[in-house]
Amino acid sequence: MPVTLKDVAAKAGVSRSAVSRTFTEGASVSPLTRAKVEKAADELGYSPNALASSLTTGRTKLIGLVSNNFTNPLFLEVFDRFTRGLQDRGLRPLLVNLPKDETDPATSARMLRQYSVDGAIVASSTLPPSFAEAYRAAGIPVVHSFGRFSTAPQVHVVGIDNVACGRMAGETLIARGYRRVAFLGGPEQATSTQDRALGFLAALRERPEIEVSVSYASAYSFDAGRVEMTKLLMQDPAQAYFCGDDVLSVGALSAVQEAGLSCPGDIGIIGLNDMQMAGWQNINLTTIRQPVAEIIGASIDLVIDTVADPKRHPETRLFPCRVVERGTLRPLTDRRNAR
Amino acid sequence: MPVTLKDVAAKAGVSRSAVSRTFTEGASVSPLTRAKVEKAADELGYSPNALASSLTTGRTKLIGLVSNNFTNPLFLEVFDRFTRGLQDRGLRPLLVNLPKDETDPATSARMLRQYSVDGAIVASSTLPPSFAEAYRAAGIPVVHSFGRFSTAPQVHVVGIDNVACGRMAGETLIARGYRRVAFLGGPEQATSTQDRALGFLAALRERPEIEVSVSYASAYSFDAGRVEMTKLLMQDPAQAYFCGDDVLSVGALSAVQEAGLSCPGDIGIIGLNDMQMAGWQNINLTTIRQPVAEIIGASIDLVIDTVADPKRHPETRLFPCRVVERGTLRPLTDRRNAR
DNA sequence: GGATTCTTTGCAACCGGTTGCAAAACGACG
DNA sequence: CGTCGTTTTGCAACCGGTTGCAAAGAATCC
Repeated sequence: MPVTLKDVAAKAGVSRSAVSRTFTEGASVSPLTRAKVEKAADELGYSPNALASSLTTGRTKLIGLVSNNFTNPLFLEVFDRFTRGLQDRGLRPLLVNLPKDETDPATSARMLRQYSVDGAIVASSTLPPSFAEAYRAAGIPVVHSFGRFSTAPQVHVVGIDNVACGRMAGETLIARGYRRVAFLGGPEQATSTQDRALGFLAALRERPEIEVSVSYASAYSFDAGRVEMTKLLMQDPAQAYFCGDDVLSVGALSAVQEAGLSCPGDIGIIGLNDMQMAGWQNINLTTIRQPVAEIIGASIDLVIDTVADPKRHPETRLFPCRVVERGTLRPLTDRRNAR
Repeated sequence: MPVTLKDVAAKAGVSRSAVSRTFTEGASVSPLTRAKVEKAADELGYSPNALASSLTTGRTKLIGLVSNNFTNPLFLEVFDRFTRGLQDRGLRPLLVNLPKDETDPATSARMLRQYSVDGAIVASSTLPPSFAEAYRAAGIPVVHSFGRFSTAPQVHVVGIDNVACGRMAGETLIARGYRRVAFLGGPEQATSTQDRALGFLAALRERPEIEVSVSYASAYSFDAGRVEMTKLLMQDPAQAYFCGDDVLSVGALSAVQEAGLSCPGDIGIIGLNDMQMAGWQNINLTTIRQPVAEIIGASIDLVIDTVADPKRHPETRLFPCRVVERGTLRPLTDRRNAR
């Protein structure tokens, strides 16, 4: 049923090599042979088997796209851009959905090797650097997107500076005159949470008169944010919260509204990510925007370069974030509560 | 660098066939040879090249997952479940992100053939049946998930009965005593929109005293819903709207709130899908739930069966939907406006 | 027209596996 | 111990391509 090189060669009356060469860029074929081959191929509906050719060329044009963030709305955009970006460059994404509890890279690395992916992209803000490093050790060119910055990187990392983002959030709250602020983080063991907390606290350390507290939600999810904020509201809530990410923020926002309080009137909230829904006017979340498109573009470029030169020195590319002003933080000009 | 069958054979002191057989289910190998091979393989860190073996076995365990709905929040859940489900059954999803304007199946079909996928799943509520049919004609076992029901199916379809859903929406609005209702559809050419409109109007036809109108948003998106509803509000809005899907609904909801109106007080809204965000308490959208998990489970089962028996007669599996009662429709017991 | 160079072509080996087949090894039995 | 049936094993061909090499053919030059 499937038509092969041999069939085309027979029909065109040429050797198999001739057919192969017609379909490989820059090979030497005379216009005449090429025409004969193309005609035969057309009539037979032939297209070369990419997998078979990968055997000899050593390239499958398959890129493993590995993530454990399949429930975070931001990742809808992430997957859209990754798949589109890879396709545009002639590559195919082989998706790996990592179970939340699977922190051992061995199984997925073996799988990627079995399918001879040319390279892999680990798209996760929660996996530790060691994960991608294991891929590299297994001989897979890899880029960790949305990963953690490291001063001695073993692996390519593309993302944002979470510490700087935390600091930015802190400064934003300070600038708006909040006197009692808090960090509502994601899971404590997530690297992104740790870094964001670090930066946030660092910013606040410069203003000792401002009261600051920290708590953690059990996951980067709406429910976790809502539960945690509900708990906080029953105690002695801060005036403004920097939430670990946008879904968490919306959960917290919902809890505030359910408690009959208003946002930003009673409590301010700033998130991080700028997922699609943050811009919905009936959510209208003030947040810090991650430049997703740039991160993904750079990740793809980097993985391609690394496939070409596997010994390439590990590189870290961090993109700047910026505050997206919406409606869950008291405006900057409002100085009523400023000291 | 990569370790092959031959290396293991050499190290274990056996033939290449022996190694191959050790790694193929149900082949005849003595316990002794198996032990020797496994030891050697372990020490070398060998794992068989799935692509090379696919050449002779004719199976890649690759399943093409094709979609053009990468921006619909429901599909975050869809991709999560598909990838997980395929992986659990030992299959690998090869993702194809179809540009919105690419309605010609030829390019993607060729691509899937080049990678010798065992089968494909077209996950889209907007593509016409002809799309998946073209895959089948190209010799690719295919299932159309979230596709359109047809009385003479050329291809496997798994999804919901959109006409029935439209009717269900109509009946729900009638039961709550709305006297002027409307359908706010997605793009008019999307099969799902057409069917939902059909069912909705059919339900209303039985109640000629109820006024009904129809309009279409330019896309299944928040903005499109918001824009369209804003327009409607400036004219002479209905009492309740059945929106083409949930994102559209939230857009419409937002427009209602921005106009200073309340929902369900002034205007009722019912959506379709029950995406994650519909359940967020600060959205709290009444909607019709699509049983996504069942649809995806059935799709995977069906594609596997079809790979095993390509001549299998095309089958349609539709799953029932149900109304999820939340806060954007006047409650059932409220009969103030009933006739 | 012949020598020289460049291009095009087919042969055959190879990529990393699988598998039909026949020979070898094994075990059971009389 | 010889015979027979059953595993187990290796050989070699094959899956669908690519590619180095040498021979054939075309083009160029004198």
